[in-house]
Amino acid sequence: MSKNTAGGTRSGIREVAELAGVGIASVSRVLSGQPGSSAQMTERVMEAARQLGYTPNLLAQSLRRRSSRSIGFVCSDITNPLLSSIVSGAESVLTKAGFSILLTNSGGVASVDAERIELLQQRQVDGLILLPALENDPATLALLQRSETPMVVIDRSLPDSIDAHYVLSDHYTGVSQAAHVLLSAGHRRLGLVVGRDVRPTRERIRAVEDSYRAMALEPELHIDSGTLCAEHGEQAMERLLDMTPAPTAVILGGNQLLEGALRVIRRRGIQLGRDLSLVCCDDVALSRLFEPPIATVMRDNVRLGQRAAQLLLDQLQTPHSSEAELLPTWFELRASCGPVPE
Amino acid sequence: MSKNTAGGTRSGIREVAELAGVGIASVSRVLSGQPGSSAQMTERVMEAARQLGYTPNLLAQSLRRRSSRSIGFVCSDITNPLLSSIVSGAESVLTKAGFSILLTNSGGVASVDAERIELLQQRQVDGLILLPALENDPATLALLQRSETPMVVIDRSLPDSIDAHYVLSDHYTGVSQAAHVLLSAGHRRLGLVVGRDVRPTRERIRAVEDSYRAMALEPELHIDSGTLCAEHGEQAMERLLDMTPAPTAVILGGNQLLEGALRVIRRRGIQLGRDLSLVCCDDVALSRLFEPPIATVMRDNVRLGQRAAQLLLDQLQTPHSSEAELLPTWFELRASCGPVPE
DNA sequence: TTGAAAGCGATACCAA
DNA sequence: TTGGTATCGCTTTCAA
Repeated sequence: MSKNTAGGTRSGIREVAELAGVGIASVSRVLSGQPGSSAQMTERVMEAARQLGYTPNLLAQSLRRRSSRSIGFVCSDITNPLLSSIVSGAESVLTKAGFSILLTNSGGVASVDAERIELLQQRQVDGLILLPALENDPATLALLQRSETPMVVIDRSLPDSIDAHYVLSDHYTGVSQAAHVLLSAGHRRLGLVVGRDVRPTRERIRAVEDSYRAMALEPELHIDSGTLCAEHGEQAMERLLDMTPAPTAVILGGNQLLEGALRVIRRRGIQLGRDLSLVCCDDVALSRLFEPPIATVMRDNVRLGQRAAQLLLDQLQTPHSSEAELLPTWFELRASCGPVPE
Repeated sequence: MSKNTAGGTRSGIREVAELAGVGIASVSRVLSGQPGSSAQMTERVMEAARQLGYTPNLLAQSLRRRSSRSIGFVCSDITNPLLSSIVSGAESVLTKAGFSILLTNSGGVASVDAERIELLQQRQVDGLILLPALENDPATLALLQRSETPMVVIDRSLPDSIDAHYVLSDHYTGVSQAAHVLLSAGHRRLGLVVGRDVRPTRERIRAVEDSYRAMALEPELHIDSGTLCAEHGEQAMERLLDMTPAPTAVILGGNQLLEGALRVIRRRGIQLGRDLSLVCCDDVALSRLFEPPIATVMRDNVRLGQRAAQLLLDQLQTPHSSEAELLPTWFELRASCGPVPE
């Protein structure tokens, strides 16, 4: 309806210059806050810009400056509260620094990761924050290798040939604490449900295995790997509980597994903390209010995103060689863990 | 490390033209898939582009085409699973159509909404999907009024003077169903916890009040309004339970309230479904596995985002005047609702 | 201090 | 069918 009433076509820098009766370059200088303009010039330009309701075209600005002040964020599924917290942390830091976020979901499909990264690069993002589905997808690796876009990779470890910075969670410590508590309580047969072969998965497995060794015990560990969704949690839990003898304690290596696992537990009338001990990695809403509360390997997801963003900003300002930052995880013991049954 | 080894500076369309020994315009034509190029020309250009590893600069393309094929998404907090589902739904539709998403969190601060919208417009987004914190923030309304960017507003209703499309949830129906169940079970004193004065809040209040009327009952409704976070849920629940007489059933008008409300319920040793009936609007992970399961007013959040994106795409293709789409909500009765105590 | 002019990397008109 | 050229809106020398 109200199409071209007031300003008509969105006014550009030329109109401002004309109205102010000055050169186009001066307008640019004043409006982008560069020094070297008389007070009078500043005044005139500001006034003209205000009158016209002028706002700069950042596309043109970016093209000319060769910097878009935007960064691309590639993750598998923003619906996962873990990821949305990370995005949120990154967004706050980046926005504060004047950057915008281009968000993309890959759906956990490695080939889509590569497509999205390429698209973002075509959009000339100044940097990338990546949480790739896999660590060894050929297409993605090839792309990243010849890429010159600064990037920070979260919770993955890519080949040295790729020039990336890393923000990693110290999954090893948190899971070690959990395993130690379980083994100390007398549990010997443990179940561990994990995702694909990426760093967190490997660290969690290593943590549990080392925990057996640290107590001079022979590992009786059953690893069930899949894709870290509720369905996998459900199926894995059924497989584990159907074993004879079945594990007396299970560690879920991912928040999304919990819902599925709890469905099985509910269905079978299992009482957590008595019939079975359960630990979940990464917090889930309400898991602390559950009866019994679910013991959890915690970490600060928002911080993870903030640090990733900050590392990227640092890298943009003063490029330096690859480095990795390790962020803590810790085990919160809750009543879903108990003694060995019988 | 591996800086300018292979291609050196990212090659542009000129290099491709030169290598192929053709004009720059022809390259553009071939690469953007326009008709009117001989098979031979197509061949030569494609080959040259491949050899150089050429990828187009979408910034330049957007500037010239006056269309960035990107859309801005403004919401309060991506950390809220409701919002992340909406974003996810929108992202999938938009990505499929070749659009990118610029995501921004306003933190629920109305003045920030306006700033973010302006920034996105400067970035020349082709459209906006908005979930503003308030419906009457002067700065935001003024901005939207003079804006010519097509937009879809989710779950808010803005003044007619603003040319927007809407995707709305039919909160009225779901909450009516819930209220009807509670009143039919004999509950008379109801508590309703709501957020700020926006459409969903008004619809929920109206639904409960109408439900009393429909059964020819005198409303004994206690409304506690705040900001839809866990803390508000906690405080509101304490206020409601401290009343004499206290409500025998409470409806929480937002998912984030549940955690806080449950903390109070746990702390006071209240047994849901027996001492108190509880309904939550919008699903929360695990709430169905809770003991007792939490009765919930459901809706399809992903669909909400998908429809918003689709409406925006429709509008971009063939502009038409403001319209609104209403998406269903429905009540799922679960054991957190029971008879009136005593 | 100011402004004219040359790009940034693409598209699109128009003449050949 | 092809290619030269003006242009998108801005930044940035460079000379005045």
